[in-house]
Amino acid sequence: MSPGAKRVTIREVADAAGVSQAAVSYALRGINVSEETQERVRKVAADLGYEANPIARALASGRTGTVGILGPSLEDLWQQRFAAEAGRVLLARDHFALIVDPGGDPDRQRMLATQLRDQQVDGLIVSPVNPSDEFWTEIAKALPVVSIGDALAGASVVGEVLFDNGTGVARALEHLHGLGHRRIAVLRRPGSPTTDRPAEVFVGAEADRLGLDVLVLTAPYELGQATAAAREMLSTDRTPTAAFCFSDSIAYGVYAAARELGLTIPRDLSVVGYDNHPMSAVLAPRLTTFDWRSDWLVEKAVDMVVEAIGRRRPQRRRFVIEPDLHEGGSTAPPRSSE
Amino acid sequence: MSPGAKRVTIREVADAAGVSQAAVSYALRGINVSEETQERVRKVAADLGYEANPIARALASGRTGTVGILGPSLEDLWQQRFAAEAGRVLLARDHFALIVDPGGDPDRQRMLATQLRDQQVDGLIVSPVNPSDEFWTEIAKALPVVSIGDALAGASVVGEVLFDNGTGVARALEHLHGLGHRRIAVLRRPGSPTTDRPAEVFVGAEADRLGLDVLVLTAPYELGQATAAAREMLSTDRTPTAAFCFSDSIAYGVYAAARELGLTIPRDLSVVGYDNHPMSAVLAPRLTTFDWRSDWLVEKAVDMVVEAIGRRRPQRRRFVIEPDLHEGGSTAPPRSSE
DNA sequence: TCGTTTCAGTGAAACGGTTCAACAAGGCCT
DNA sequence: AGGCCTTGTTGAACCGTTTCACTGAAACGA
Repeated sequence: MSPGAKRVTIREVADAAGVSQAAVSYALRGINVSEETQERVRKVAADLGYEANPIARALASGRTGTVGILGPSLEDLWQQRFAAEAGRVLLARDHFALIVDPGGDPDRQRMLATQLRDQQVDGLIVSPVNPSDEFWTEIAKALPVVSIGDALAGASVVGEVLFDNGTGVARALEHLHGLGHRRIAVLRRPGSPTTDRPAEVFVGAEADRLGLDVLVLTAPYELGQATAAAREMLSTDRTPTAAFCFSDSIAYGVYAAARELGLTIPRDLSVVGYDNHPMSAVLAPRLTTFDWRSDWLVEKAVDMVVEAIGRRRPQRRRFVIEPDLHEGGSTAPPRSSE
Repeated sequence: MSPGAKRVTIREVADAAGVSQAAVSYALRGINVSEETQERVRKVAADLGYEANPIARALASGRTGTVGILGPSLEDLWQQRFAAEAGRVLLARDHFALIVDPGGDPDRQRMLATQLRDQQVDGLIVSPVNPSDEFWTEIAKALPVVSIGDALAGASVVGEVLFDNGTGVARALEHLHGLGHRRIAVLRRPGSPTTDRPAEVFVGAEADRLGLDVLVLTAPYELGQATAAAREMLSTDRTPTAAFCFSDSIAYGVYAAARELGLTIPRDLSVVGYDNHPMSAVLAPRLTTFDWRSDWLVEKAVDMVVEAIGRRRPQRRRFVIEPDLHEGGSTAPPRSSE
């Protein structure tokens, strides 16, 4: 702060109003003092242009009015949107959002979580890459944590918003199976062993049940790289007739790769996404994808964390969101069975 | 903070190491103390698991290690991306990003700027809706401000990254004119009178020069609403043959509206964007748009603000970015002249 | 040898709030 | 009338750092 006019402090207000600084502190928060004192102090404070210093307040009270937002990677469009939306809702609840980006690296995500805790954020909204880790339990000891996406198995978080991935996977594969697809690629995000659960377990079980030939691949977060991964998938000799993507962003990469290779969606390749990002309605054909009620979800997550802030024994809450298949035009029977 | 193990303070480290707390403070920052003391203190601090409290540090030093990011609206995909990228770069420079969203409201943007200043952010990166306002000069007095997009005419900001909108508009309209388009819609963002400069002045001048019939419209930030605006534009009796959008996000709305109305791009409608967002390469046809070197831009902006933090008399810098037309397949001669 | 610089390290004063313990003045009850 | 609770207000401790002013000792030059 180079120039910066000196700010008015609470002490100056107290002097000007002829009361103690404690009285000013109370008066401005409307507690412990009489109506008339409150009014007088408010007037003086306004005249002097007093604004409480949030830093000093944070040091004294232990509250910063800030909530951390921590996903796996902001390269993903859905996560970008989630973070932006969470910031908006938090603002409406008188909090600031501290949005940080591990860029897809699980270790970095942990490092950032620690740093946020040390930064004294009041709460944390996180989509953990490594959910069942006791690391998160440790973090949750220091501040209210709301987790999005996967269960924090052992962690004592204050709130959870879970996607019913089992049902999601089943619906997606059933849908494709019903259209006649037998050889299907499943594109998931890079992550740690625990994130693989939906991909490995659910997909495996479902594939067995339906008698599908499933190929599980990993697509990086960055769109260009995801496109490259999709390109590779489509360049083998026995290419799948359909791709199920664990994120709309991945599906966009598939669209780009398909176009490059001269494949038409859905004639040559069916695609299913997972987020219902607004862009999915812009693509031609519209992407068939799962809606998880993002707006509602964000609001729930923010409400849970804000409500828990300050409570010494907040009640735990958990929401499970059921997938809602939005059929676009990106799926059709495979060519061979036409 | 409900449970939260008590954190180790600098005093405890001082006692354990047998030095004063001042010595610890200096030692950990590697100044004013001997090598051996530094080492001893570091060891003790590590053993005790000491982590400096950022809040206390901020109060004492006046630095928070935080930079505010403030655009017009995070509904816009380019701005979402900008904010995410800025957060990433800041992290690499040991700073946190405080990303806030005015949701397209100019007044709200001002309010948030004030709030960020009061929150003691060390610096601010802003795309002002109302650039020439003296309000920003006032803000810039208190902390280093880097502005993106339009000149902050009278404001004494520490850094500027300017888009050469005059050239951008000229290129876009020349390109469309060259293809044979005469009736062109220009879609800009909602904003205040000052933001209208590129739209009104540049577009007006260029239209006169080229003899174009130009229709300037406003498209909201939210994709659905932008789509509605585009739909309306395409539903009049004398619809334009081309649309020049002041943001790729708007262009996406145009794509969606065109598809709904059964219009094919570029046969029935040519579209030009303005950001070269990654999604523009996914669309079919690829969007013809202007590249402004986002990554480089973000890095420059962050570097300028970080460098200015702490300097009492930082040197002012300014970059002007020239538009780089990326031709996709979204422009072609109008139907009538085929 | 003496006075003057350096160097390491210290104690205490900020920074600007919140909150606790104490107290005075009324009002109420018995 | 005396004791007790309630209400309004205050002084001071506290939050955990940074930083300023200062000291004692060692190093140095003349």
